[in-house]
Amino acid sequence: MTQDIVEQLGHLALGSRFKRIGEQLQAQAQVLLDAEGLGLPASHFPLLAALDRLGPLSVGEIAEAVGVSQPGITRQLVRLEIEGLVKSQRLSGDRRRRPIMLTVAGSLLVTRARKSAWAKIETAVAGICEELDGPLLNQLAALEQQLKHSSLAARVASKTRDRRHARA
Amino acid sequence: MTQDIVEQLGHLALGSRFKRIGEQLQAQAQVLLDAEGLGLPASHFPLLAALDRLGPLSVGEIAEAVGVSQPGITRQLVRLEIEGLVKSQRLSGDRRRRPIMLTVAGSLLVTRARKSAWAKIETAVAGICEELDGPLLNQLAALEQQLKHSSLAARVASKTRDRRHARA
DNA sequence: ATATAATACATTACGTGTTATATAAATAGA
DNA sequence: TCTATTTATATAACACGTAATGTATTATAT
Repeated sequence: MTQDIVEQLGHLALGSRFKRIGEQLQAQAQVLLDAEGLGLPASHFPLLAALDRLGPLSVGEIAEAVGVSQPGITRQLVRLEIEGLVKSQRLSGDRRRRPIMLTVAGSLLVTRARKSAWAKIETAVAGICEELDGPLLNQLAALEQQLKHSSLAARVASKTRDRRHARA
Repeated sequence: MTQDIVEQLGHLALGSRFKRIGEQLQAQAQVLLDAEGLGLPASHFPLLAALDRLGPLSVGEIAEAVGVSQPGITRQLVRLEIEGLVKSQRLSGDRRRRPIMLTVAGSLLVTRARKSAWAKIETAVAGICEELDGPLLNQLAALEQQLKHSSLAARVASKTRDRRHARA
């Protein structure tokens, strides 16, 4: 097996490595979201969570809250509006601003997600992180290894089995 | 200031957060690479480092070593070949494989990068990580804060000043 | 009042990742 | 040997981030 250069490069390629880990995590979270029938990319949920927690926000405020560029948010909003999960009215004082709010469907989706997939993802990821301790690079190595060894979905599944056994 | 939802979501949005941190790190590393006149995106350097360390590799081997999909590597190779940093010959036994190797220019670039920008990036990032300890999320929070507070470039600059002072 | 600057958002163009699939070469089985 | 499968790479289509720029709208200064 060829070696993992990005890992070997250590601090030098830390950016590549973070992106790589992030993509893995998101991809595995996506599996859980899809399984729950939440028909959205994982990347869009922070936006929904922001509106859910903070109430109506302008485009720029969302961008700041989510830590994504404003064009990125605008694009996410196009999709979320098409799916009827958010709406906007441009009628307040400053007509440049476009306040966004969750629709009823959007609120319901957030509630549903929170009870189902979000809880599972949260638990699975927390489970991975639980054991991590010490220097960052070691933690990342352990994290990657765990992700490779058993996916978030697998963790959720085995967790479910555990619970069944416990109940039995 | 609107709050940072991704941070607040904790383990739930860890994927988004890793990607975000990775992008920041890469963007800041890019500044240092550009300053050094290395005319390449930061993301391409792991590929060059792989060839430098491991010698000629096929496309698939590079993909494995770098941890990026094979189509991603093929695209990077197109650019690197155009810039004359790598070359390939398809003449060995198995004519499906396309062994890639550094050109002389490529080797020189790696050497130059290693002595200049890479060393700086390595030092700057290691400097950030030095202080990190404890649970992962705390470390990430500290990491993000540090990145926000002073960029890699700024760290390099102040390091250089330190050295000047030390010499004086 | 009116020209100028700043702000909020949309659009464009681009980089880079992914999956799915096409193609060519090697290998295996009949 | 001829067909089927596997393997290595290329290509296509798409997701999603960015920076740069356009376009209204609002604020400021003369």
